[in-house]
Amino acid sequence: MAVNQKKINCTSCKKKSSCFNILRKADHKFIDANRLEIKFKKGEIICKQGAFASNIMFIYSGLVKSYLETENDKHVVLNILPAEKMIGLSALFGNNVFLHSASAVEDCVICSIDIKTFENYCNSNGAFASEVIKTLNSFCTENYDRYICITQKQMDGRLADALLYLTNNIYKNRSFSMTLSRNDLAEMANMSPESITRILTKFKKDKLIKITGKQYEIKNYERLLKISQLE
Amino acid sequence: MAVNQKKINCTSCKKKSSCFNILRKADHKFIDANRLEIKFKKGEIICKQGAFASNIMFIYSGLVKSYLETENDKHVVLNILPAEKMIGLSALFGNNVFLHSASAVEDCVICSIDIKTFENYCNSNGAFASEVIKTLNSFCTENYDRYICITQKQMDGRLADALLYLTNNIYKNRSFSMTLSRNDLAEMANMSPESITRILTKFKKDKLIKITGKQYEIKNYERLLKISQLE
DNA sequence: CGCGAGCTTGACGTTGTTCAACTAGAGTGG
DNA sequence: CCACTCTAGTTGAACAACGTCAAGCTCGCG
Repeated sequence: MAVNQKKINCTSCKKKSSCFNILRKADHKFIDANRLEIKFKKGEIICKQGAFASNIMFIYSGLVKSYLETENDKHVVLNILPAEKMIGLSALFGNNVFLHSASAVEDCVICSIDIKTFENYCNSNGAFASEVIKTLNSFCTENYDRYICITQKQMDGRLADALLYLTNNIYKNRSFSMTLSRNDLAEMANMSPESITRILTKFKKDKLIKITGKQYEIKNYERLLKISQLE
Repeated sequence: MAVNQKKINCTSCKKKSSCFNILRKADHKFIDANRLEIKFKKGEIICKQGAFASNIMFIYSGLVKSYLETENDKHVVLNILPAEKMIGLSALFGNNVFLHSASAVEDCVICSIDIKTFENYCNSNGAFASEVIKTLNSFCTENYDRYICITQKQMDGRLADALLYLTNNIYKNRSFSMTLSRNDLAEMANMSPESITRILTKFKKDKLIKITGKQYEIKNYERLLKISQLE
């Protein structure tokens, strides 16, 4: 699973998270030295809720599902994370335990940074820490949106929401190749996989979307948006 | 509503939030000068979702309901906050807009600190900012718990959860005078007020709790805990 | 003493889950 | 290259969970 040989370089990397942009060249070199580059195959677990959080991770490429594990072994998706997002910030300055799990939805390359190095930068560099706060709060905004979605909307609206989220934030195209399974979608919209099928079928009938195998196309964005707002 | 005359003093205040403990006396004096002390009566709105967030607030005394407002004018309770908790940290370094509303469940005294002063401290003092990160992440843990509660448990479990939360974290006693209405409880457990009544009645019949007017008593903590875990 | 907000209760309809049977497609070994 | 298996997806029927509505009640307050 792990690939020791690094192919990326912090100093020249264009995908840096906002907090890293404010660091100096010397810091980038230091981080580069305290960094691991790991490949994960589709389905593999990247971090495990409850495990000791020894590092903070940055998605260099690929798609990640961040989720909570429940008593009855179900998954509650917190977020689908594309490249350039960070994983594990919520473990900072706690008891250094991951609050959630994350797994690779597509093959991924992950940069893993020692959590103590990260915490040291926060402690010694207020501007760096402020960027971390900013990032945490942007997660918070997304969480609140999902909160409202799940508590207030019913199935049609929740699935419409999920499809729009994927279109706008993940695949960034109204036509895309779906890499999430029915089950992933179900965990995302908080319903059973059977219900996902039923509603997708209805959406197809109503010409809102077109599905050919894994290929999805949003045919009527506006109505989908209305459904997500009203139901 | 506002009381200009300050009765509290930052330097001697024993209720400081963890991030303030690491500041020096000079900083406490500075904050004391950039601080307002405001009284809110039960029911009054302390901060309004979407409004310009010009300050961060600290609950000196009283009980606060932090909640999201939805399109259809319903409230989703994020948290019930007791004294010594902060309100509005999620507005830091964003577009300085409150991500949620908060209202007084009981009469409150609130210390209000200029958000720019607060952000300046974060930027210039990594240790201060790190404490803020720690606080944000402890909110995150609570949010995740509520997330699981609301998505996975059904009504009995959700109400049991709410009652245990109030017992352990708010009133800190198995016997307490309930200051939340049926409606508040309903928003907290994400169900209708009618359902709250029905389940409370069932809990009373089953001798799990005793209710005399506003006075609540947890009679069978262990079983309530089991219900919160299993259902 | 009467009014009104908050609470209680029952009947009913809707939403969404569960279970079971079935289908399609991808991967595997002979 | 074909049969076999295994997983993911689909579909329908039955049922449980929960909200809504309407009517009645209670208690604090003017």
